[in-house]
Amino acid sequence: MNRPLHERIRQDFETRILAGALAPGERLPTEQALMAHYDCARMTVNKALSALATAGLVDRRKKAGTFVARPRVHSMAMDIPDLGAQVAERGQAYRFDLALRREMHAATGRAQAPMEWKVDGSVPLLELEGIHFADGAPFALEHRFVNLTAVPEILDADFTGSSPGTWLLEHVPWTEADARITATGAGATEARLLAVEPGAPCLCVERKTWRGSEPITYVRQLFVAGAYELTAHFGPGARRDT
Amino acid sequence: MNRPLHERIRQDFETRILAGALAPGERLPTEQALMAHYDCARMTVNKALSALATAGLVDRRKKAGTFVARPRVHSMAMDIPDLGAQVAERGQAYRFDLALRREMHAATGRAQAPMEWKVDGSVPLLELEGIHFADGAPFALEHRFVNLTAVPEILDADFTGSSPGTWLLEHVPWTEADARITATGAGATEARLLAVEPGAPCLCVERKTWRGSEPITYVRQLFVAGAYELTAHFGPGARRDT
DNA sequence: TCGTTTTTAATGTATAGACAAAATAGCGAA
DNA sequence: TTCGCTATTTTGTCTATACATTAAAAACGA
Repeated sequence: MNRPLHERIRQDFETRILAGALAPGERLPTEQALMAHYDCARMTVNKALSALATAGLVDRRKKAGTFVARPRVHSMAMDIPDLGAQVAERGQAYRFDLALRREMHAATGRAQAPMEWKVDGSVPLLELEGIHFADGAPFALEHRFVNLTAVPEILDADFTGSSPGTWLLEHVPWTEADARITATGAGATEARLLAVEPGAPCLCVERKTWRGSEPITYVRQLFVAGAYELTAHFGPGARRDT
Repeated sequence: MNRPLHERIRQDFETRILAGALAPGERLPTEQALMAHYDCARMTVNKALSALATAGLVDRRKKAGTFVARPRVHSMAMDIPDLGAQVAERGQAYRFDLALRREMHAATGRAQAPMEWKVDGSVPLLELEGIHFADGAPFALEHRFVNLTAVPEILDADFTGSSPGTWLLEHVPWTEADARITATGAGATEARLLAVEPGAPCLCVERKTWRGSEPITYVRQLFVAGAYELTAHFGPGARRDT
């Protein structure tokens, strides 16, 4: 009972909501009623209910009151860990082989189309292509474009062995990102590089990132089926506080 | 300037942190300093900084102060929307065909193994299998187990036309979930049901959900490559509040 | 010098009150 | 009836203050 009071109030209702004792749409007591019930100040009750509101468990409307929120959007936190670190964690040897490194402009080549990236044609880009190896066996293909206006220092980086993703993760924080996950069959060239049959199923992850409104990088990663999986988790572990 | 003050303070620092003006590990001013700077009460500053703390942007330690948090895990919010709603949104006709409906126990059949689900063998389960159609063409296969102890009402539900996922989303809020996303080739039976070649690449989404510590459901969805994609987004748009 | 105790600076929690804002409810007039 | 105004309820924000808690830093003693 030595936990903070606002925390106790919050948890009281969280428990009841999650257990279904309070149905979605149901109204919960007013702050006045609760401050009488818990014998505390309104600010304390307010803090508890506000926390529930920002957590999305309840909706609060002036004059109307506080209501249990409808089941929220089905969204989960997905981890996209650093490939090198993940391979190393499994006790395998990691290597990245750079296959292509080219400075270019967005207007040049076929960069604009596959990216669907809103960069001006005059923006200087660094195009990188390479293969990720685990214990000597290729397991992923990576094709990346980096905005040199935003990240000029990447020209001095060395990618023989470590991947551009690792470098970017450590040097350029992003504030916004879009990802697209699909399954696809390996093309002829891709199959050869990954040492699989053409048409073999692959997991394709495409990701665009921005810092503010400035595009940073676009990457398309192709994983051999079975060699990689994405995991996502949603739950209390993802939003513990205090 | 008519936005609440605590919100303005919060955003001031959020902006500077995300822009990199405040480096990870860097200490930000004390509440005393900030209440002088913004000419307001300490509670107001406290509210702003506490919000940043629960959002994971800063760490707060007593006596030591408030510090910019180290770059957090590379995790993004992934939307796993309701299939029916999503198909309908694209202007296509949605249909779900139930192919199998069986009450069973966890110990029976091959339920335990594929689920890797920690349910006691005596737990009554409802096994469901069906196909999702868009404009008459099959695009996903679904195999699901539902814990009847947790959700007995599902026995009265009717799944001719609408999917179990939709029903569950509306009737049983979950509090915890794990997901696994892989690419795989279609098996013989699966290929026949989905009207594709055996071995054709498919996106496989497996998901387990709990309410509290009680298992609710396990589902494995197999999507024809190209017919479906998962998208994820991370950015300011994903966590707007107030 | 090293380990222990005390101080102190910072956040954490809570109070009581005030005013603002918004949305519902009710009432009155066209 | 319907439109529009007003009153009221409920949450939103903010203040000023108090005391608790914690951990770093300083003081102290062997």
